[in-house]
Amino acid sequence: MKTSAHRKNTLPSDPKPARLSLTGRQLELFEFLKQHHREDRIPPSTREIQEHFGFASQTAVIHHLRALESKGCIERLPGKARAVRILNIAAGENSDPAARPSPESVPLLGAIPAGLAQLREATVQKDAPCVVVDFDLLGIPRGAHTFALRVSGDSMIGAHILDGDVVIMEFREPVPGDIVAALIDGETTLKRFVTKGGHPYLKAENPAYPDLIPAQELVIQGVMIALLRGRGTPRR
Amino acid sequence: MKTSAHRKNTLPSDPKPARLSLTGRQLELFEFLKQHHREDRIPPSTREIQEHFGFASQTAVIHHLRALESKGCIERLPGKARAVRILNIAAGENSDPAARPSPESVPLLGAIPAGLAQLREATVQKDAPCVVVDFDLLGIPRGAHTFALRVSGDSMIGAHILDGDVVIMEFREPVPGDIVAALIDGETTLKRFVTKGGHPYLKAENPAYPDLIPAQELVIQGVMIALLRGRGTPRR
DNA sequence: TAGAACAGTGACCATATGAACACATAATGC
DNA sequence: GCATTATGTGTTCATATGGTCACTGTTCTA
Repeated sequence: MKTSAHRKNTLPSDPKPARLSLTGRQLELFEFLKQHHREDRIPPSTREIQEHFGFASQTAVIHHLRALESKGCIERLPGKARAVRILNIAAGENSDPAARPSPESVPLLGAIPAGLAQLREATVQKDAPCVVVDFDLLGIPRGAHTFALRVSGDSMIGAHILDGDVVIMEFREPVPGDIVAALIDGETTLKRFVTKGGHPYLKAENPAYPDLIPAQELVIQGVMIALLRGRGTPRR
Repeated sequence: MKTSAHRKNTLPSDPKPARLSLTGRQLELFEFLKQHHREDRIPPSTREIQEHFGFASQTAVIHHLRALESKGCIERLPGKARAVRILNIAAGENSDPAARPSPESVPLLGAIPAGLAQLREATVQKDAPCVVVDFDLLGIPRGAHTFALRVSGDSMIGAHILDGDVVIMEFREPVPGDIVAALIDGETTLKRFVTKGGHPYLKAENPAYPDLIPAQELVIQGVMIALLRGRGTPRR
């Protein structure tokens, strides 16, 4: 079967979609699926989803389902009827899309202590749970590639980042002053990225913790762009 | 179409089956269906059920499904794929809290400086712009009545609440230690609620600002339960 | 012992359903 | 302004799937 240049997002193992977070339409579709699940209903077929959203074409649904699958929100069984299974239950519960300013879904990769825990971009997995974040409210650019981390420890309290907070990170290179997730000795740590004499190092924002001057090249996994704080630290 | 004497259980409105309790085979099938449901799997098709039980014929499954339906254990949609829905689910069978819906939309009422800006519960309007917040992630109870405020000023920096942050408030009475939005002299201010000698007052968490001891009864508009921090302060 | 109920088999058919492919327009970001 | 991504439409097709019908064997009960 000839593969045209337009052929995209057909399988999860395909190249990653251009953006990791869900678009508005994808989120609507995902919420529709979750509502079915919540109400213990049979998973909808592609034509039932088409009817719900008023699409003239059933293929639009296939396109969106593939996108959701490639972003790790759902799991599908190819060629099987109604074979959509929700993987991420955390995101997008509000049934009224009109009430929402542009929310986006970002994958939550688990909590990391400021100073501990394994993290690699490669570990962004299909079944990672997501949190919903209002990109417009927090000034996050729509195309940003983001992930979430939960802070453990108080090494960054001087930067008003508390134990239990969730930080939203963007995959990009830092500029001095940024709060970054960095990989040191096989572990991820959250610190402020600073330079001295042209050499970068990681500054704790708590006098009780030492600065980290890497022996090897510093690997920056992401730059903090937002923070969420609630009460308690519910685990997913 | 000739209806044989053997014809039974074809529709729920047919005469009731000879026995109301499930036979052994029916019970096995019902447990199979329930296990799929418990494990959040896609409902099985008649042929998948056939394969599981090793039937040579797919019609055996149809027969059993009709029996289960006539005995009130399941609900089916005629002619639809995988359209089996469990009716008898013991309370709490799906005990995974992650299956609960999570983000809610809360009205954003505009930014208030810590110490300035007008706010009344009566002004909470249906068309007020909203932000989307992941309630589960932030540990916010589902029934909470909430609103959002944007902080302006640094009077609460000692509590790690920064200028430009968005705080999520809940309409309820405070306990000492809570961060509250209070109405003083016709204006709303964000402060910590403390008491001394049984008398409440509002404590700034920045030595540069005075504590506020109300001359009249203190009006508490809400208690802070979460915080969102992004970069910049985009306005809606 | 005979009839009813239960539990299947096998052949066949209609349609629900997922998916490929070509194409078009709008939105986004550099 | 252009390339890329997003979001579709429309046509077509293969197969997954539910269901009918005729039939058979076993078990249970009056």
